[in-house]
Amino acid sequence: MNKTFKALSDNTRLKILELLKDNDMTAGEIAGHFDMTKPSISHHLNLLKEAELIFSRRKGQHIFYSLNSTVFQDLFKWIVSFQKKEDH
Amino acid sequence: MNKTFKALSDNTRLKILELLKDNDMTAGEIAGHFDMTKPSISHHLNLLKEAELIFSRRKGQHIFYSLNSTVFQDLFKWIVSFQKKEDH
DNA sequence: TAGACATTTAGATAATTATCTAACAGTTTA
DNA sequence: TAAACTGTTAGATAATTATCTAAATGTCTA
Repeated sequence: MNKTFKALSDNTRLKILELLKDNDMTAGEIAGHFDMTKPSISHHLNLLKEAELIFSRRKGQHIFYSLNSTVFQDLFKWIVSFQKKEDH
Repeated sequence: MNKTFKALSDNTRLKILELLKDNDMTAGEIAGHFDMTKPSISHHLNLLKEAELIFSRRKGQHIFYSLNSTVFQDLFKWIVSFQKKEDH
């Protein structure tokens, strides 16, 4: 869980996730949305990938990135466990 | 949202939240669960408080900390927005 | 009101992380 | 197969963050 939150604890990475919500995108397209060098974006993509929040597939010269919903479900469960419990 | 994730991106702070899930606790009781000085724990409590994940109330010499469920609900909404959408 | 106790604040240091430039690696096409 | 394009890896630097010790603040009780 900690690795997930670490990956989410950066504005650039949150914005990348928002972008991928709409469409899968190539590394270059993603980088185009930021005022930052490609290597920096590549680093952020790698962290998101290690946290299993996204995955990548190569298509020719391009590498496409997509959301990986699996970990979002774990995150979901984690949060539910903090919801107020009713008295019984 | 970023502030929330930053607050959650540390193992000590995650463990503090887990502790508070069961019972409200004083700063000292919380510190007793960690191999770390009280000022360090105090710092973590402050970050959690600024992120509105917990709140505190003084009772005599003691300060009790509790979970603040409000932000957990925002977090919940954020995650739901990443759930896979069905085709339509 | 002095002393003891619980906790926080301040300031310094060490560890981690984000970012950059330069160089490398895979893929396509002329 | 060389050149062009897309993207990553490596290594350095700067910024952020976690942690510590020392000192301060707030509250209770003798």
